[in-house]
Amino acid sequence: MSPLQFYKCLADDTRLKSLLLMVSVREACVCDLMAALELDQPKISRHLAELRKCGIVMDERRGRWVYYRIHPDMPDWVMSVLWETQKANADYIEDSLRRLNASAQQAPCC
Amino acid sequence: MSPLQFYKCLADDTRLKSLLLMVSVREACVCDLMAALELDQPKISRHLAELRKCGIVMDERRGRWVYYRIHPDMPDWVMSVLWETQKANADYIEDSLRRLNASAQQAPCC
DNA sequence: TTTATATATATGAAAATTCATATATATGGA
DNA sequence: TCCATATATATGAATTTTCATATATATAAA
Repeated sequence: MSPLQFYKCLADDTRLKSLLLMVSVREACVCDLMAALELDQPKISRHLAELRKCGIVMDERRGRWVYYRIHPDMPDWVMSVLWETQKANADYIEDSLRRLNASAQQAPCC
Repeated sequence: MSPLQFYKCLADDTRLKSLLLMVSVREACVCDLMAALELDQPKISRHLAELRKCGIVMDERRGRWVYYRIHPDMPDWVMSVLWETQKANADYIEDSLRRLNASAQQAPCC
């Protein structure tokens, strides 16, 4: 994971918020992220695919839903950067996080 | 300093290397950065101007040279991210840093 | 001490490139 | 077949690069 590739991934609102949300809640499925970020499905999916190709996130299908989380193999400095960013910028994802939690509560998923 | 704006600044090879070099050596003038990164003058100048507009760096003219450094008013999380990145990715700027030091040693400047 | 020239840096404008979005379509599991 | 997700393609928008030129300081000759 080169620092340049990593920061290119963070340099987009959708990807950055998705990552910080995953840092906050550990994992999220595509439909919850759609609700959280109020974006259409292909847009979310495309950005998650990019993060996946870079190795920053991993996905796991459970039934018809696909869950994404920060890839556990990320080096310490990457985890540290994500964590620091999330801690210091709670307001940046505040609204999204609220919607994410609301969406995730609804059984069975979306 | 919004996290998105910050990471957009880091998402370019020239800007990221320039910033990590400043973290490493505290300050550098434009001509030393040209030598370090082996890039032409307008290119360096443009990217430094962008960093300056965002408030990440400050400049100081001394005679005919203009020195750039990380702006001291940056919040802790920004400093922390820059520092962690530089510590964990020494190889990414290794060659540039060598050329920067070589250039900076030449009196009076370039 | 003016005038000319050199050096360092900045910026305007056009071209080139990269990136994001929208729309349509495909896939894979229940 | 329906639902959730993924991907392909075209298009528009933003970013980067390049070239030319401008500005600001320094130096040195007249």
